[in-house]
Amino acid sequence: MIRVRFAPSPTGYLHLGSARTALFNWLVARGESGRMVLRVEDTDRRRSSRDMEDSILEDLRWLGLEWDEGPDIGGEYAPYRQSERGDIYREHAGRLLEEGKAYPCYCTLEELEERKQKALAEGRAPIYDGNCRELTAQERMEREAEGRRPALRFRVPEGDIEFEDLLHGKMRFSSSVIGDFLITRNDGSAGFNFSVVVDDATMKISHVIRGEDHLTNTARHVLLFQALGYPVPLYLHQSLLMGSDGAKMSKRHGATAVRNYREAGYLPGALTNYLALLSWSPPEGREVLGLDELARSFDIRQLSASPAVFDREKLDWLNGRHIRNMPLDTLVEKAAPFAPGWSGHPLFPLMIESVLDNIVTLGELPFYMEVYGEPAKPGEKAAPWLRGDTALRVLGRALRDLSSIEIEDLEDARELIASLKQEFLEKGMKPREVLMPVRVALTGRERGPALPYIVTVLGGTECEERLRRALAGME
RNA sequence: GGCGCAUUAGUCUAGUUGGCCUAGGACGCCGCCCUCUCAAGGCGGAGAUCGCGGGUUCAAAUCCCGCAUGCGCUACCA
Repeated sequence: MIRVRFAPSPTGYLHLGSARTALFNWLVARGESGRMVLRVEDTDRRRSSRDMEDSILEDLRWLGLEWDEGPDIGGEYAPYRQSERGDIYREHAGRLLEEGKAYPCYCTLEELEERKQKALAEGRAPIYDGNCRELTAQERMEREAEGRRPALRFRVPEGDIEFEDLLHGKMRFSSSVIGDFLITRNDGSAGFNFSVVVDDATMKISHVIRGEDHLTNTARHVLLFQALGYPVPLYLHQSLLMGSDGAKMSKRHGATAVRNYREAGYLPGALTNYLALLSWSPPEGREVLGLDELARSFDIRQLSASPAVFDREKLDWLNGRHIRNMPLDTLVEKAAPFAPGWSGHPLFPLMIESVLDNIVTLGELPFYMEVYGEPAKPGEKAAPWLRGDTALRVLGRALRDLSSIEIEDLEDARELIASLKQEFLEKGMKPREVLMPVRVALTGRERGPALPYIVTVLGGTECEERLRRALAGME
């Protein structure tokens, strides 16, 4: 049984890079009928908050990445919040301490920092120097008497650490480059490296899929699994998400949170589609894929190991494709919150349909909806269409046509426009010469949705009114 | 400094066992078509001496060695 996990820290909004990790885990669980565990890594009490946890869960759900076990729904291996697993960590730490695989360290932060700087200055590796490694019981008591509270360090055994990475192959690290790392802080709480291993072990995680920034940490983790007597899971370290400058994507690259894209009107399916396309390419070459299609053809072993640069323009293209692939009524539903002033309009669905090919994100909706509001005062480019004999005749004719028929739906409007065009075309006029004056007279702009949409949404009466006004302005 | 990972066009990638690669696809860019406009869509084009230097081989993007560059880790952050 494949068990994967996504383990975010609730210290900020869900990051795009984390979302990609969550996606890969989800895809593996989905594709192999495995289970996905959501674990909240909130051991850093100062930086973690329940609000952030909520927002991360919400964004994950929005993306469509559901989990089978987690802090909100529980599960066989609960609790799923590290802050609630203190007893489990203490028990495991106690075991290592008893077996001599860990030892108390009384060094203060300042002492540690000082010796680290010294090591650096002397060209030595800035790893823990083993100061408290061989303290006698007597020495320990002395330090306790000074009021020092010990942290716990793992006694790193000599030799090489080997493990298999599903993407990078065989990995080997010499333990000499790893200092005795901390497993428990001096306040008794578990450190990252320790809590991760204890959780992955006790939650029976089979595949650890995470970012490459953890690759060197994994050596520590393997050591811990072995010391604790647990089977080592399979690992896959995916490449990092980069900003356009090639550095790991971070705040200074602008919008990096899933939330930013959600609020800008990107579709969750487009975002997951794009994230999957970074470091993976579909076998059939079809790139526009929904989440379920992704799950079907995705193969974690085909991931690319090189870092991927986030490209907003391709995301935009995909978002447009997803918008246009979506059934209109679904799109209308999703669009409503982005165009609050318009969504109540009885012809709102028609309005959406009319700008379907223009919008890249739902957030652009208000901008494109403007044509349906008050007519603009024709600008420099638009105004000339309202001058001259041709325009006068076209608009006059359009007004007459309009008053003689009732515009009830898009079809009526199409016929109206078609016959108007037909009539003047026969007199040797160019299509734009006949329709641009109408467009400008109705909206004041030279750009916008196809004329029949404008006529339908505005309605016959309003159109007549606007044509009259334009005509009046020409005399 | 040490250790690790990566390296195909501006970007994402295909290329798994060396010859079907005169390096394929996608975004972006340019052009044409369609079209009342903007788009969308269709068609076409430019863009990569496969990071560099050696080797192995009849033959290398693909194998070997070295170098360079980028990124990551080296916290009582995760």
